[in-house]
Amino acid sequence: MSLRIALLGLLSISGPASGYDLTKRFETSLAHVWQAGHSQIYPELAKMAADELITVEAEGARGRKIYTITSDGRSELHRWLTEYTPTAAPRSEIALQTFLTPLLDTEEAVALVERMKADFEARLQELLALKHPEGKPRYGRYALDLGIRQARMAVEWATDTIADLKESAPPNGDAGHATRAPESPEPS
Amino acid sequence: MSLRIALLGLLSISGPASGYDLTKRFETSLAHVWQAGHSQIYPELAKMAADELITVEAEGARGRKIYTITSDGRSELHRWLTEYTPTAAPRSEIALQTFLTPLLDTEEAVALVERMKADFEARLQELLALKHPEGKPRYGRYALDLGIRQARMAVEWATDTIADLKESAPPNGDAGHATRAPESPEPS
DNA sequence: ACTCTCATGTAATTAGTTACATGATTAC
DNA sequence: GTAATCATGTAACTAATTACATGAGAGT
Repeated sequence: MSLRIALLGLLSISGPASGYDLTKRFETSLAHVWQAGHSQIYPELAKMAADELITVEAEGARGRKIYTITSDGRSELHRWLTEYTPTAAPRSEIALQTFLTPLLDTEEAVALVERMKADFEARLQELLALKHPEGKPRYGRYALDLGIRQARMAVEWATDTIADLKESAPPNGDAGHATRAPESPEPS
Repeated sequence: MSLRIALLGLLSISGPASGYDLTKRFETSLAHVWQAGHSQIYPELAKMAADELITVEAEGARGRKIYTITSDGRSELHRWLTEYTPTAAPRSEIALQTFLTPLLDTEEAVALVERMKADFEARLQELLALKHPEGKPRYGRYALDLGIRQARMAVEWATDTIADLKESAPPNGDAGHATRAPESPEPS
């Protein structure tokens, strides 16, 4: 369903386009929001045309089909935006690694979270670079803002988690600052 | 692959269990990290047993099979945690709605983001309730911490976005505080 | 006897990924 | 002419959802 909505959204925002154009837009503007390759997009466009959410308005060079959103498509899109509440299906590999972190010993756990932190930082820089490329507000700026905040939050989480991991199992037996009881790990 | 890892993780953390037990644990401890129903879990366990990542150690009442993780299973799990870097496949319906928000007029957009905000707040309360149920640290506490920070960040984002939406298209033509130029929307 | 929860599975469908296949146009 | 990019598709496979199906044991 959501692929359909993403395609309708792109056609609504930037006008008629071919499957190829839409594939490119998934790689650029939509890249941080929804992913889809051409092998998924072409068949979906055909189904959407069969359902009359879009039509082939023109055929360009070498069989290039230019799709245009129909009023049925627009109302489907509008209905999804105003009536549908996403259920945020929790399926995140990062969260899963995070969940399972206590299975590793401290050094490994620290290495894992440090790797994550580096990824979050890279992502943050990438998103910051997208901000106002020509100094004007763009479609997707709220999504971009959300992504930036998310990345920043994740970096902070990683920093704090690394500190916590190091603190709860210090590398040497130095008892000079034992003012805080180490949290005991919970065995199975 | 990740379902497999989640199952290995549960078996590693809390010891031998049946498909039914594991399904229950997906509903409780893992609920905010990875989702799977019994119809996905049973066949996967059979495949994992065929691959010798787990074994049937005991059979309980009414055909209940108790699975135990093998050393192959443990090393597979360990390898995934230490070597595999998740690629955070961006596929979020909430981010998609966010991205498409500018297609709505201001009132509708505000209503949408307010609905999101309510959901984020509910989620935050739900997660906060899971914190230290018996006052002691638990498996999954880093994941829980990440989830809580995420929910809090999302609430803040929603608050700021609602304000921004209202500001860039005020409900009445009051020019008394026009010290700030409204951001011009970018047409298709 | 009946109902509820426990407990395990399969079937059908939809969504998504990876690999295969083909041909047109443009730039060198 | 040849290589790169444009452009569109199909096939095979894996992952996930929804629905169907069945039976055992426990409590009333």
